[in-house]
Amino acid sequence: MPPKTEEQFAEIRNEKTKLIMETALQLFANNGFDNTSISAIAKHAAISKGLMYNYFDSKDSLLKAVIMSGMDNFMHFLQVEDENNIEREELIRFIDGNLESIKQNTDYYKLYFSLVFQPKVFSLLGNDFILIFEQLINKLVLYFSQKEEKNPYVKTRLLLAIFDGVGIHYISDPESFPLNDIRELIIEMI
Amino acid sequence: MPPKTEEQFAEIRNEKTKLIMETALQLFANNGFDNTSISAIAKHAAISKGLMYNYFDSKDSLLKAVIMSGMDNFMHFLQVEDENNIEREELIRFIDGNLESIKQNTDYYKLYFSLVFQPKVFSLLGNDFILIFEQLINKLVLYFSQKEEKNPYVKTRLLLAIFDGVGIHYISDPESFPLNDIRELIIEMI
DNA sequence: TATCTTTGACCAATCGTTCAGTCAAAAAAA
DNA sequence: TTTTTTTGACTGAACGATTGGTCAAAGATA
Repeated sequence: MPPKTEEQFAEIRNEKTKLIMETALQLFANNGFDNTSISAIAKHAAISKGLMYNYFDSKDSLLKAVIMSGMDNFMHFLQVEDENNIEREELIRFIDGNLESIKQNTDYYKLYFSLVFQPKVFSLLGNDFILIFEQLINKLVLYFSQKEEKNPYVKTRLLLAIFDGVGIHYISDPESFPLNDIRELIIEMI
Repeated sequence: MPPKTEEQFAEIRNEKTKLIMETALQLFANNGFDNTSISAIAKHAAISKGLMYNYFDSKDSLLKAVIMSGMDNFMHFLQVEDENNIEREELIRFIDGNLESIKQNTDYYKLYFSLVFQPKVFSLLGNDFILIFEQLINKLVLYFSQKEEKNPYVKTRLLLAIFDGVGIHYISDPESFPLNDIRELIIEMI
C-alpha cells in the first residue's frame, strides 16, 4: 500500500501543475517566452528547477500546456452553441464573452500575440486554432447572410479582426481604453 | 589622407548598416528576437559576427535601430499633415497609407506585435510611440467631432484598434484576408 | 605606408536538461 | 504505541550547448 492515497497524490500534482503553469504564463507574457528561463519560473513559484521537469517534459511542453489551457478558457467564455442557426442575442453573448475574456486573461492574450507569428511555435499547437477559427467564420457568415448584409464574408473577417485589435489596445492601455463604450459601437455594427 | 574618401567610407557603412538591419528584421520577425542569435544574422547577411559590432553597440541597440527605422517608414506612409483641421479626403489617405504600410512591411508588424507587450522592450523605445499615438487620437477626435459623431473619442479608439486588428489578421493569412473589401467597410464607417 | 573594414577564435555567462539522492508522510508490522 | 518500510514529490549540483560580446590580427585600397 502506498504512503498516500492516489487521490492525495493526484491533488498534489494538480495544484503544483497549476502553480507552475500560472507562474509560467505570467512570466512568458510579460518577459517573453525565450527571455524567461526555467530558473526564473522555479524561483517565482518557489520550487526547484528540477521539479518543473517532474511535471513537464520540456520548456516547449510547458508552453504548449499553458497556451492550450488558455484556449480552453477562452472557449468557455464564448459559449457558442453547436446549432447552425445563430440569433442576434447569441451573437451579442459571443461578443460579450470575447470582451470579458480579454479583461480577465490579459496575460494569455499578451503571450498569444507575441508568439502567433512564429512558425515554430504555431506548429507546436497543431491546427486546433485554424479549425476553431473556421468554425467561427462559418457561423458569422451565416448570421450576416440572414441579415442580408452586402458582403457577409468580408463583414465577418472584419468583425474577427476587430476583436483582436480591441484586445491589443485594451491590453496596452487598460485604464484609458473605453472597452464598454466600444462594445456598444460593435453591437451597432452587427 | 585616408585610403578612401570620407564619402566612399560613408557609403560602405550605409550599405552594410542597411544590410544588417534588413537581415535582422527578417529573422527577428519570423523567429523571435531572443531566438535569433547574432551569429545567425551574420550568417544570413554573409558577414562576420564581429562586423555587426562594428556597426551596432549591442543586440539591443540593433533591435532599437530596426524598430525605429520601421516606425519612420510607417510615418512616411501616413503623410499626416500638421494642420489641426482634417478633411475626409485626408483621413481616407491616412487609412490607405496604413493599409499599404501593412502590406509592404509585414515583417515589421510581426516584430512590433511580438515585442510591444514586453516592458523591457517598450522602455527601450522611449515614448515616441505614445506621443505619435496621442497626436493621432487628437486629430481623429477632431474629425469625428466635426462629423457630429455621438462619441468622437470612442469612435477614434475603435478605429485605431481596427487598424491593428486588420494588420494582425492580414499578416496571419495574407492570401485569404480580403484587405481591399475591408478597406471599403472601414471607409463606410468614417 | 597609413587607415579603415573585416575576420573568427575566444571568453564568461547563461541556458535547458538530467539525475543521484533526500525527505516527509502514511501504511504495515511489531 | 512504536518501529519499519515504502512511496513519489522534491532538490540542486553538474553537463554540454549556445549565447552576446571582445579583440588582436589580416585584408584591402589609395
